[in-house]
Amino acid sequence: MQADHADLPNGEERELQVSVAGRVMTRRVMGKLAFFTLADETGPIQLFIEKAFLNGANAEDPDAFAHITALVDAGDLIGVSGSLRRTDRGELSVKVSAWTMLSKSLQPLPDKWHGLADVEKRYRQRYLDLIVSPDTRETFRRRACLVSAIRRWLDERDFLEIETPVLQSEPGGADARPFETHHNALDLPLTLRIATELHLKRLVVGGFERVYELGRIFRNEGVSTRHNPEFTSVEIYQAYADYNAMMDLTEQLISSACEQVCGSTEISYQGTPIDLSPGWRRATMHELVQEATGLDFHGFANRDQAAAAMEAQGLQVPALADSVGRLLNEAFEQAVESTLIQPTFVTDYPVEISPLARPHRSKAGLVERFELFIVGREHGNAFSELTDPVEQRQRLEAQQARRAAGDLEAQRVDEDFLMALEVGMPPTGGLGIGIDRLVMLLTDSPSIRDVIAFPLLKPESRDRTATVDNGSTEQIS
RNA sequence: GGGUCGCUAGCUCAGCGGUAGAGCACUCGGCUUUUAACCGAUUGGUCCUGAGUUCGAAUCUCAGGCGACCCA
Repeated sequence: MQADHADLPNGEERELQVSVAGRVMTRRVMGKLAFFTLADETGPIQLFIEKAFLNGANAEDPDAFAHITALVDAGDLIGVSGSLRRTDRGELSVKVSAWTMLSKSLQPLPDKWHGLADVEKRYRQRYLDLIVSPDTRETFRRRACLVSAIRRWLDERDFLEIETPVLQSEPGGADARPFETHHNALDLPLTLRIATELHLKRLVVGGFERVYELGRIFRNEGVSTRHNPEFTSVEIYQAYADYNAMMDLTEQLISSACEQVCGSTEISYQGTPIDLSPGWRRATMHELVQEATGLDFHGFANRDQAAAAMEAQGLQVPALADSVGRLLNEAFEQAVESTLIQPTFVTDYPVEISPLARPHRSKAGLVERFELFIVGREHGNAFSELTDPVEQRQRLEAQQARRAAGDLEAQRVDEDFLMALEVGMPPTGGLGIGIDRLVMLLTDSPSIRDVIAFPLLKPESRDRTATVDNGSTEQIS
C-alpha cells in the first residue's frame, strides 16, 4: 500500500476506501486527534484518527473516538477502514472512519524502543521477539526461503523427496547417541533417527536413482552455539555418481540457494566477507594438515610415531585416537578447521573415521569423502558410498567393537541395511548438508538458537524443591 | 564437564552494607499533525531460590536454579 500511493502529496487525501487490520504498535493521542501505528506482516502503516470525522462517520457510535482511544492499547489487534491521507509530515495514513477490536492483548508489549534484549526471553517467548524484532522475522523468512529454494533446485533436477522413518529400532548413519523412546502397543524400545542415510540408501537399492530427504534429525548431545539436539539436514543420493560429482552439486546447490535467499553469492558473516561463487578450493586433509603444522602424515609408519610428532607441535593426543588416521583427523580438527573461512572442500578422509564411505580408488587407507567448511565450521559431508556388503559388515563390526570399548558414539551393525546392500546397490554419491548452519551463514546469525524458532531450553521451573539428606528430592510446597 | 558474566517493576536498566529507584508501558487528567509525541499525577516489587555473616543484605559469603559467552 505504501508503494501504491507513493505519489500522494503531503496534506492531501485520496477518495478511496481501504480496510486494514493489524497490531497496534504505538499510540499518540492528543485531545481531539490521535495517531496509531498499525503493523501487519507486510509492515507498518499510520492511522490518522480525527475526533469530529470519526464520530460523524459513526451514526451508531457517536463516541467512537473516545472508545478507540480509551479501549485500544499497544499490542491489540484491530481492524479499521477509511480513506487514505498523507499527513503534513509526509506519513501515509488511513484516515479512520470505522474501527473494530479483533483481539485484545492482555499482556503489555516489550519496551517499544529497546525491544526484547534478554536473550533468554527472546527464545522462551519467541512470539514477542517476532512482534518487536524485524531482524528475527527476516531470519525466519530467509530460513523458509532457503528450504524452499533447496527443494525446488533438487526437484527441478528430478530428485525425489521420500520420507523415511523418524522412529527406528536401530539408529545408524552417523556417529552420535540417539534419543530413546518406547512404543506402548508393541512394547518396543525405539530411538529417534540420528541421520536419514541408511534408509535413503535402501531406496537407492530399490531403484530410485535420485532421492533426498530434508527433515529433522535428533542427536542426544550437548547444546552450544553450533549444536541443538534437534536440527534439520538434507541428505541427497545420486546413483552412478561419485564424490567429485557431489562436490559440483554442492557448489551449485549452495551458491544458487544463496543467490535466491540473499540476492548475491557474496555475503558477509560476522564482519567477514564470504564468497560463495562456484570454484571453491578443494584440498586433501593431508595437504591442509601439512600446510598448517608441517607434519606429513603419509610419512608416519605407526600411531606412536604420529603421536610423538603431534606432541612436538603442541597438539593434543587423545587416548581414543588409536591409529594414524584418527590422529590425522585430530590434527586437522585442532590446527586446520577453524582456519577454513572461505568455502573449502576437504577431501580424502581416513577410512577409520568414515565407516560408510567407499575406499579411495588410488590411495590406500583413505576413502572418497569430503567435508565442506565455511567460516571454520562443517557445513556438509559427502562420499562415494560404500556399496560392498562384505566390507560394510567389516567396517560396522569394527565400529561395534569400539562401542564395546566405550565409544558411545560409534556405529552399530544394522543387519537389515547389510541385507539391502547384499541385494546390490549401484555406485552412488551421497551428500548431507546441515540446514541450520547454512541459515546461520545466510542470515549472519552467531548462534544456532537464532535460526531455530523454538530452541531447546531447560524448563523455567517454578517448583520449590530441595534435596534432603538421603539424596532424594521431594516437593516442599 | 571447567571458567567468566548475568538474573532488581510488564519491558529497558540504575542502585553494590543504612527507607526499593528512573525511563517506557499501564491507570487518571490535559492537548487537532504526531511518528521514542509532549505536559502533569497515580499505580506497580518473592531484588532468581535457600542458607549464612551483620545491629542492618538487592548489595558480602556459601549452596542451588536458569541463561549467555569462552574452553574441553
